[in-house]
Amino acid sequence: MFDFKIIKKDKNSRGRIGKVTTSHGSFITPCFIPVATSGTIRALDNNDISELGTTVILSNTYHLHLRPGDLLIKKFGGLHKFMNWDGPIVTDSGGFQAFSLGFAVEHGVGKIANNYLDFVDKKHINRVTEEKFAHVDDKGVKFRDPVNGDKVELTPLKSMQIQSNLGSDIIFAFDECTSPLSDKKYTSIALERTHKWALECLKVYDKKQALFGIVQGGEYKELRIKSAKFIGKLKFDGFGIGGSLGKSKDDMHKILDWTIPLLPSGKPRHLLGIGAVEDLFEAVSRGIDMFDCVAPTRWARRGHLYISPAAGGTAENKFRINIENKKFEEDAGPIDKTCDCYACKNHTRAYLRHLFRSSELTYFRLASIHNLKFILRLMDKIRDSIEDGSFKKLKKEWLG
RNA sequence: GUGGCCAUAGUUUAGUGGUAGAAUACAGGACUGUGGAUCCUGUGGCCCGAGUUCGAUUCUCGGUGGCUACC
Repeated sequence: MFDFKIIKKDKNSRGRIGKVTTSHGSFITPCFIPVATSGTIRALDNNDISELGTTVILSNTYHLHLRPGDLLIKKFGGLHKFMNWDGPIVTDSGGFQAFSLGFAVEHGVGKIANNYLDFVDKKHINRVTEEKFAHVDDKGVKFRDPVNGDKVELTPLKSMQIQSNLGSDIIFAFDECTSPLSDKKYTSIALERTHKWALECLKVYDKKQALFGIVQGGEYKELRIKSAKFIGKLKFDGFGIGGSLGKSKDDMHKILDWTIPLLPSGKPRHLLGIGAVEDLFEAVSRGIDMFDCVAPTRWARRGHLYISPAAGGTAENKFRINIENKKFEEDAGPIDKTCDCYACKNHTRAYLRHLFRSSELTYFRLASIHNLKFILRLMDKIRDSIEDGSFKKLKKEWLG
């Protein structure tokens, strides 16, 4: 089963509060969905996850298909039982890996080209790579397992089958994610392919699951509008906005402004792979209901820990500190004095810096707990502020 | 005690008769549908003394320190 109800709309923006209900429970939107690629939020166990107040998680079709195999997971009664998580699960389709393991690896670029450009131009754009990790054609994507070199092929049908075997509550259509460096011509070809695949997915998906379509089109207005109109009129349960989000945050905001008004207002919208603090505010105000992002957990592992404005966080320093910095060597305070997470209640910045520099496993858990709690608490605040009409004020407090 | 080998960045090491690269460590930075991966920038060095030479980190001798072999 699947249901989405809008509970309240913000007066000053397209932001809204909603409730998503699945057969494994419900969650309130806008919400942040922690990424549990291989059936676990890295470094955390289910106990940690529950204590953080996580309501829904996202796992990955491509990775689980490779290891341990979706058929094995099916034998265990699906991913919920395999990992012993009883709440809602979203799975990505594997389409993104055509980009993240293909073009992105070859050219060293991310979803938003941004600061990469100088670096890309000089070092990577002309680099000849003999080993392609992913190759796309009209049928699907051929991958090379980066670990053991095995060839793997994903198609719309296969992605739907794998996600059915996993038994997730919300699944995504198989799509092709293009690069910020792709030109309009190629992005257009990829777009047609994504649209064709969307129709195939709708035909063959497991109707016990909720299927979300994905809007593509890169940074090109004409293509984004075309895609939003096409995907938006299909019988999907919700919609993802994916792909290259341009060369700057401004580009990303424009893309949201072009596409969201063209999607059915009564269905949830998921902004794929985005989750920096300022992005959450900007996207919610433009009508996004769901986010998933590796940023909180990956950045935690890299030493970047979130701090609020009260602790010195700003858009300029990305609301974070780098715990590796020498200036925290003797810092006896918590990561963020306003945070009530386990790490902040029990440990100092100096201790966490020590654990990080010593590559201690405990660091990864404490840091991941902090960053996830921080983001989940921020989403709580955002929802509360829409509820009581103070979202605009909250956004100004944080972004200035 | 005697012989042999060696001495270059905090550490492990390339290399050169015209004052030197790397790895790692250190100081920072990047990272948005997960590799604890990766990438970028910066700081930092020729054991001491004498000799040969226009010029020595390099060649010679001595000192000091280390490794090793033999009695």
